[in-house]
Amino acid sequence: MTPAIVWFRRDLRLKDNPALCAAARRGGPVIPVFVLDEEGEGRWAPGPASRGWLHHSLRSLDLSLRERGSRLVVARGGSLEALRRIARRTGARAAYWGRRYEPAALAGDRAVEAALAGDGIDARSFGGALLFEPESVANREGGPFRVFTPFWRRCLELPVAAPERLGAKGLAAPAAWPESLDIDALGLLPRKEWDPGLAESWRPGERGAAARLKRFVSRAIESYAADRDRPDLDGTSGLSPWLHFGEIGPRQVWSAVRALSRESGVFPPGNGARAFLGELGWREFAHHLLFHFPDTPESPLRPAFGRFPWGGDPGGRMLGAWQTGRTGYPIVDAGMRQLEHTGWMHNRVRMIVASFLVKHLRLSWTHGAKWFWNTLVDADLANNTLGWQWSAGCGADAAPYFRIFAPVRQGMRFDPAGAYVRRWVPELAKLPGAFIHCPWKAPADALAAAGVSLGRSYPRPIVDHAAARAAALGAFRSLRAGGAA
DNA sequence: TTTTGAGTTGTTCGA
DNA sequence: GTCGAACAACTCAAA
Repeated sequence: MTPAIVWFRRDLRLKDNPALCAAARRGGPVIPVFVLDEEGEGRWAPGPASRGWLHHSLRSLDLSLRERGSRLVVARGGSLEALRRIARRTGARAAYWGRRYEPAALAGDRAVEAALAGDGIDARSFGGALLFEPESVANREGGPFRVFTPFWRRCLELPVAAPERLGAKGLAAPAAWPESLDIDALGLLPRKEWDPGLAESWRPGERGAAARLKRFVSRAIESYAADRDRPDLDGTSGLSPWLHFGEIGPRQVWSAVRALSRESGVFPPGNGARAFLGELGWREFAHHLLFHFPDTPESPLRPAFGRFPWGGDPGGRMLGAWQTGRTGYPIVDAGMRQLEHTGWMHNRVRMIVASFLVKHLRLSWTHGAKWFWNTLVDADLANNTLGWQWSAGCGADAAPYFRIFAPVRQGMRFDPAGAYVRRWVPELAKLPGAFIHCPWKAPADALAAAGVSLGRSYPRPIVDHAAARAAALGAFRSLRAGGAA
C-alpha cells in the first residue's frame, strides 16, 4: 500500500483530526508533514508572538507522533513544491489536510489540490477547524449573514459532528522517512521569552489544550457569564491560542460542554455554558465573514468608512504611547503591558484598548490590527479582523457609533479593586483604590505617599476623555448619509 | 409583500 | 443614589 501524506496546517493535533483519521483508515503508511510557507500567507505571515507559540506546538506535535511510532516531517518554502518533493521521495499517492479559510490560504489550497490531482495524487481537504463550514450557513436569500444573532440561531439548528477518533494502533511508518528540517532551523523562537510566571500556564500543544479545557469546564464555566468580563479574575477559558493552531478543535470543546448536560439533559447546561458556546459562535462568525468578505483584513466592510476623518499623529507619538502602555489611562496601559509581557490580553480589555485607539486617539483600526497581529500568541486573521472592525464600528454587526468606552468607568466596573492595574502597572500599585483608575484626580499627598510622580513615573492622560469623546462623536456623525459634517 | 422589531460587550444627562 | 431616554443606520427574520 502506498503512503499518504497528512499535511498539518491549523490542526496541530492527533485527536479529532479528520485528515489524519482518513489517512490512518486508508491502511498504508502515514507521513505527517508541516510546511512553513511564509509566502503562502500573503500579507499576513504570522508575527513574532505567534511564531514563538508555533515553535513549541510543533515540538509537541512531533513528540506525540513519536509516541505512536511516527514523526513530523518539517519543510520550509512553497507548500506545493514541498508536498510534491515529499510525494516523489516516498511514493505517496494521497495527500490529506485540514481546510483553512484565510483568503491567501484558500487560494493556496485550491492550487495545491489541482496540482496534486494533476500528478495523479488523491488530494483532499477536510473540515474540522470549524463547527460549521462557511458554505453550509446561509440566510434565506442564500447569502452570508452580517448580523451575529441570526447567524448563530441558524447554526444552532444544524447538527454538530462528534469528534473523530484515531484508532489505538500506531501510525504506520513509511519504509524510509524523507529528509526533514529540524524544528529549530525554522527560526520561529522570538528573541524575547514570555513572562516567566505565564510560561507555566502556557503549555503549547495538544496536552496543554486538553488540560486547559478540563480545568475551565470543571471550575470556571458556571460563573463564566459574569466573570468573563473581569480581567482581575481567571474567568475566561484562555483557549484562544490553542484553538487558533488547532491544538484543540471546536468540536472537542463543544463535546466537553455537552458532557456537562449528561445528567440533567438540559443543553446548554447553564448561562455560563451558553455564553461560552456563544464565544465559539463568534469564532465561527468571524470565519464566516472572512470567507465571504476576503477584503476585510485591509478594508472596512462598510464602505462609508473609507472617508472617516482619522486624526493626525505627528511622529507617531500617540500610537507609540498606546503600543507601549503609556497613555496615562491605567486600564488601557495595563492591557497593553499584559500583551507585551505575555502575548495575550483579556478580552474585555481588548475592547477597551481598541475603543481607545479608534475613538479617543482616532487612529485607524488597521494600526491596532497590525499591532495585535504581531504581539498576540493567539493572533488569528478572522478573529482579529472581526474584533477590530467591530470595535471601530465599520464591520459586521458593528458597535453603534456612540458606544465609546470610558476608560475610567470601565476600569472601575470590571477591575473594581484595581488588582489588574496594580499587577501590570506596578508604578501605580500603592495608590488607593479610589484613584487607581484615575491617578490625575488624586490629591498631591496621596500621590506622594504612593511614590507616584505624574508626568515622570507615570504619564498624565495623553488626551482628555470628554474632549476626545466629543471629537469622536463628531467624526462619526460626519459619516451619516449625505456626508454633511 | 410589506412592515416591524430586535440586534454581545456603552455613556451621559436629566429627572 | 437609580432610572429611562437619547444617541444612527442597517441587516435580518418574524409577523
